[in-house]
Amino acid sequence: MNTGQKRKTERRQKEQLARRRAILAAAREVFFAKGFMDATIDDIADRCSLAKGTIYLYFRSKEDLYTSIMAEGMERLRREFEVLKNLPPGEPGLVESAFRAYIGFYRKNRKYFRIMFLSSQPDVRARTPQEVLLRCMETGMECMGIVRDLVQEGIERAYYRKVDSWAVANILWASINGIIMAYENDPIYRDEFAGMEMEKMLLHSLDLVLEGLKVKK
Amino acid sequence: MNTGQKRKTERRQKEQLARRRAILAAAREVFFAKGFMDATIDDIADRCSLAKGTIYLYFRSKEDLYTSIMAEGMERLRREFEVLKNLPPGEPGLVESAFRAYIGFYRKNRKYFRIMFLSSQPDVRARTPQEVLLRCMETGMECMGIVRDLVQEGIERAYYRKVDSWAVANILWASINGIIMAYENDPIYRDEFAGMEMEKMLLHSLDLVLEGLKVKK
DNA sequence: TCATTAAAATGACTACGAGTCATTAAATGA
DNA sequence: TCATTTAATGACTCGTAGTCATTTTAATGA
Repeated sequence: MNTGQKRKTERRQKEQLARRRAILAAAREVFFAKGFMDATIDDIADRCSLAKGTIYLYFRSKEDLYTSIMAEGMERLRREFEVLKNLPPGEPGLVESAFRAYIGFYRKNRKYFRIMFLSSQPDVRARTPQEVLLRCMETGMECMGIVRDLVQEGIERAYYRKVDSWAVANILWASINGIIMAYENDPIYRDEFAGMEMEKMLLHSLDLVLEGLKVKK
Repeated sequence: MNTGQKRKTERRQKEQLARRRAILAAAREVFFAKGFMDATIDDIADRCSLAKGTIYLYFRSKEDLYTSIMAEGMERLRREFEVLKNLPPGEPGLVESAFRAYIGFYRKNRKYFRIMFLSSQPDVRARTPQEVLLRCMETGMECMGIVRDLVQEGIERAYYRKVDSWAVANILWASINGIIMAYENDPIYRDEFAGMEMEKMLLHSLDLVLEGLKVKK
């Protein structure tokens, strides 16, 4: 009768998972409030009422924690992108929908973006366990796949030119990130520098890409 | 006769400037080799045979040093962009020239890009003197101005649609950075992920933008 | 109920690096 | 030569990431 034993083990695992989540929640709050460099492990430990050593039973390094928050962000994005899979058939603005979904995600999850940009820096990656990085990459790839499918559909319906849909998905992704990064860098002076606010710039960019995709009349 | 005095003072200033440059050279080597987080001020001090304290007579923080290297990179970029001001009149591929100039700059100055991306992170910026950040921004603005002028010229010659040339310059810049950032993040797996190497992706992006800019036939 | 053992949590401790500042050395000038 | 200003030094402080011997808690079973 190891059923009893097994059940105990399961409970343990659940407790561990709950602990892990509590730590992540604390880390999220601290990193959101202070950024990576100014946050300390003690801050995070205090926030979830654990000792510093305990944190290291659940995560390998400060970077592991940080990148795990990024992974969380990617997961949220994927969930947000799920709706794109079930667009009403015949829907015309395929790429536009994806673009706007990403903007919408940004609006609701601003704080994750700083983390995404910093945690993809080689310095941070070098101290992050492979598995976490892999998880992020895979989630990102799924999101990108959804966008690629939309582009492909647009091509098949002859809305768009015959372009490399995977490349276009990557370019869309990179362009938006590039713009967001530029604005996030210096939110105070950037409007003045660029002469318009971010959303408007993003929509300009959308317009440019759509024009580039459209079949010529 | 304070001519003597003055000359002495001038010599002093020159020596200080030389010292400053020596420190910057050492910092560049160390940061290029180790990245921001793994580099230490002692590394840099050793490299230019000075004591740690001396570094702090010339720079306010590790971040000041780091961002000063970024400023150096921006300066190089601007010099690279100067040629764009004197394109042969009647030259058709205006935006293409700018795009390729930026790619060329990237090829020759890969190492500066990591620094640019990290030193524009809020964490780093917060510890960098305003003046250095301002210098970077101004240099960037000059570069962007050159691109805007090219776009504007293209519009006036009716190569391109009537778009907001400043916005397009910003979008071009952001898109290329976004792509480079994506690849720099994980140069090993990225080719596999994206299915093509960076240069090809950049050229795809150029194609897309040019199509988006062209006047419809 | 209590002893035994295994697992989890703890926080004092180590190692290390950024930044400081009292001290020393060099340059200048009378 | 000596006085004074300026530059350079490196031992020091302080803060934090990560460790590990010790303690606490929980599970097991007699």
